[in-house]
Amino acid sequence: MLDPALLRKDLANTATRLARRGFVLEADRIAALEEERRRVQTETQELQAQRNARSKAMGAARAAGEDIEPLRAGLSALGDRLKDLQESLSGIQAELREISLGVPNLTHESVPVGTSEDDNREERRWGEPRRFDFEPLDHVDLGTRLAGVDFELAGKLAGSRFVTLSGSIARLHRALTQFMLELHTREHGYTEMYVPYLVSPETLTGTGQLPKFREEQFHIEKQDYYLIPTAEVPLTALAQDRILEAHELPQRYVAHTPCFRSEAGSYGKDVRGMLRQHQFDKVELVHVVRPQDSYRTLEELTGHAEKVLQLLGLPYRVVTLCTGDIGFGAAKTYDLEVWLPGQQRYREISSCSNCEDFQARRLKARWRNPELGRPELVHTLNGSGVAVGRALIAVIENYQRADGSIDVPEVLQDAMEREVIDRA
RNA sequence: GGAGAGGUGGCUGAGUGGCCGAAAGCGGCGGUCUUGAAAACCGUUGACCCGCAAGGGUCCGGGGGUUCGAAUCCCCCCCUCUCCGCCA
Repeated sequence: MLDPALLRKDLANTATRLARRGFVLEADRIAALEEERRRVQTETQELQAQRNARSKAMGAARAAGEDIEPLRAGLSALGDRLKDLQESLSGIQAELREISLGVPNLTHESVPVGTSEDDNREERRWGEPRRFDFEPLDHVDLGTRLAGVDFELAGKLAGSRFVTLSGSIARLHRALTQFMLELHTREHGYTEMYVPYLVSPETLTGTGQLPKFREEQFHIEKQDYYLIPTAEVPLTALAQDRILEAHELPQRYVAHTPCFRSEAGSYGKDVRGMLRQHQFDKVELVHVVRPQDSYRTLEELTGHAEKVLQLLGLPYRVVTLCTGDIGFGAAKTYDLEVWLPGQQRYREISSCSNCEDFQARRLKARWRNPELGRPELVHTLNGSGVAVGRALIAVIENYQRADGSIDVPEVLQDAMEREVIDRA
């Protein structure tokens, strides 16, 4: 959520900035509601002050044994009027809130302006895409040959966009997860968390998935829970309704969780393989920091995700998402795109975002700034460190050999207890 | 699932209709004392909203009701704890 003051005092400018990311702000509607809100709120508060004063006087009069009936009649009428006003006020406020919850974050000035992923800005590349002296296969063919990846089997259980992994491939998936968790906790200073995979609608609203992206969530009807689309949701919400002391910041969390996405609206996109699934695992990194630290932290966080790919020896590039491609709550996002020989292109494997105070405002996540002498919103950041399923794909495709077997990246060989996977 | 107890400020915990945004203690902050520290003593210490400000308003788990007036009375919901049953 944006600072409400922006919609009150700097509406036109805010609308212009939002237009850059392709969002049309209902400025007229907001201006009208604000004006009415101010009028009704002022009157409400005046009447409340009157009621408080006169009720108090009435208490005193009664104690003094005076006749209070005339006073009572006047106050009763005032109470009725007040009730109407309060109803009207809360209606206006609810509508303003509803609008505000649907407004995306403002982007940082360093974010390139654009309309699609074609306008994203490449920042750097790491590693050379491998040259094959044979025709490389994609992970579907490789996995099927090894009998370790099965979409049909999963289809029988749950339908499309699910997969089963077995034997060495399942183990490779686990080894990747373990490797990432160890790296981030040992080398990068994160605190490992185990968190709920089901969360309340309030939590999902706090991190920005609701109300706008309800269609993309899996919802448990019976109890009004949502399956988390990413561990960003529970990890960031750890700061919900808190006022953290200065010495408690920064907080950095890592968690390995499954992620659930309905992928509504992506029909026909990435239907082959396990690039886009209803369920996938991810190791997620979340920072809660002082506002002045958030952009430095974004670079650090991105570096932590990059380290995973570097140690795995996977070529990748870093792009800054443009205003047309960036996510709802982010002010700035770096995507890490790993090279996939099966597709001969770079594909997203991590997304690292600074949400500034956008989520913090929704979550009421604050800290005690000693310089301000009052609570101030924190900044929150999140990044995949990295998507496990996609890392699995990248390893399989990049480390394939002519005979269809897979070399095990060095950093995983101990965990895998082998150097080559030649069958599941 | 059954029975009971309870949700008040950073924490513990008083408060059963107006004098309560709320006692007291702890913790925090400032000071006195001290070579320094501790102890002791004194003072101070919630969040949010509107407003340039002065000031006003809201908040005692959430929602609704009674009343001139609700932390306090009534109703619904949520959560926590204890015991029993079941169970990974």
